[in-house]
Amino acid sequence: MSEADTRLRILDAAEALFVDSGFESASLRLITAKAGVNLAAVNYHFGSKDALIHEVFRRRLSWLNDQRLRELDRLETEATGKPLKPSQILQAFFGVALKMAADQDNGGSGFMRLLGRTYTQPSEFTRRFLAEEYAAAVGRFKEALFLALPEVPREEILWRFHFMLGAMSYAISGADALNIVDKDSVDDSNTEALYERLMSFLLGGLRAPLPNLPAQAEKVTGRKSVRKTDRNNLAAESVAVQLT
Amino acid sequence: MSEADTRLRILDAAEALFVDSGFESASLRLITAKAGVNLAAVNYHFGSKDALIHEVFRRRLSWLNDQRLRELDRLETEATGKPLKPSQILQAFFGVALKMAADQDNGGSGFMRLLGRTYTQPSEFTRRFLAEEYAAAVGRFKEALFLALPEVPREEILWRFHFMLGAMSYAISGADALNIVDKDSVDDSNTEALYERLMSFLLGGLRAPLPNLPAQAEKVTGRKSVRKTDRNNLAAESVAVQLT
DNA sequence: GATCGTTTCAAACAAGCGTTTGAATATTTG
DNA sequence: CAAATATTCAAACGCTTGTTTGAAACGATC
Repeated sequence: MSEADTRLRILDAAEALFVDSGFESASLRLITAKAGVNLAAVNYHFGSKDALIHEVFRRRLSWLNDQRLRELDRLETEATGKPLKPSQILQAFFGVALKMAADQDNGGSGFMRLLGRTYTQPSEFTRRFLAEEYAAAVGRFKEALFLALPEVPREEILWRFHFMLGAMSYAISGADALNIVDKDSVDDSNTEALYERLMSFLLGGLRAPLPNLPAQAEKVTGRKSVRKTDRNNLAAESVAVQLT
Repeated sequence: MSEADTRLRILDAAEALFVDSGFESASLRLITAKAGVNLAAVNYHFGSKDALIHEVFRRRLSWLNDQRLRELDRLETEATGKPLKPSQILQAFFGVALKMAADQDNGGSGFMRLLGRTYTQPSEFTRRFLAEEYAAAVGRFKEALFLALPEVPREEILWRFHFMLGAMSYAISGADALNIVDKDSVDDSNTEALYERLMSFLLGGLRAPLPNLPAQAEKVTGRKSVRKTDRNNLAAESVAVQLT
């Protein structure tokens, strides 16, 4: 068995077991048994279990974020200088992710579920390298959203981005978590429909009227402030108008 | 030390450690050390570690869902037969949760973060009793939403409910997961502002125009079907009108 | 104040964990 | 083909895990 072969078998087995048992329950003995390789192979090829976890994420995340940025590039080139529509930006970021989740050959929904759940995990170790791996792509998308929504406070955009990540995470978790809401009357096998459903929801959330924030929550975001009494309604109006 | 005292100290210590280390990293030795009790006390008072985990959730979840249902009762009494506004339903379900997350004395944000992350965890054991603990409350809220949005397909409502749970989960995770989006330019300490932000987002998502589903995704949901060509736009319009 | 059931405690248990070792194979290189 | 390097393998390492044990300390009841 060639080196590349062993590495791949370990990565695939580890990913699959992480998805349906978690990092800690998936022992190296289980992983290597499923991969059909020797127990010591993990430490030989990856150095440690933590390094293996890291690599499981790296190989998929680099591909995912490459695709996202490629799509964003394409859209921005097409737009020839004009700011993108928010729906286009969401499509590039979340659409690509859902496409990956639907693609069995590229890790399938398993990896995306694993990813969504790892965001909120307490381990400093995993959050650290997720942040690193995401930094570049997220930065580009943040800028695109700022440009597309100049009237919306940047902090508000960041929060809504965060909320959208949560909605996507649960969307991809699918039936697993969904059976809390309803076991039977929901069909989570149709990924095309899921994409449309999630996209409508996300756009609705992103374009929602701005919240009535208590005065204390006002924060300098770099742009000129607006008279307080008018601010919310004005902003809400402008958001509703310029989107789609 | 009385029995009640030991039980409480263990529950509090376990909850705190589960929040910032996860179930598996929080060993019984760490938990009992933090609680200042003997290692064997956990198995004496709870029977096993799994039973302790279960009880950590039960005591807070029963309180949380009681509050939710109490609020829903109050609103329905006030409405005297008329269906509630979706915003009221969301306020009862998510508002109460965020209030609990802000209340340091009742477990604080820690427990809610733990709860949100446990939804998507792979362990059959945790998802099982979460579903049981939630079944009653979620059932009532589902019915309320069906009544409030008679024009929206029930399956769509269930999905959006699911998406909203994800957004709330990430909202409560707060800075922990948020630093993936942005470390500094966001203030997650103001829970009042967070409530307003999340509520706007959720309502926007819930009232979003219905998605254009591929024909195959059509599913019998018990209500009379509408002519396909008109369905989406019609429903979207009616949703936008009747909400707030 | 002795007796009884309850609760604490230190110690040990078997099992599983990630990792290391050194010899035995493959595979590549000269 | 031979030497050198890369990879596999079975076995063991030290450590941590959840759980059990039986004696000690406690608190209520008669």
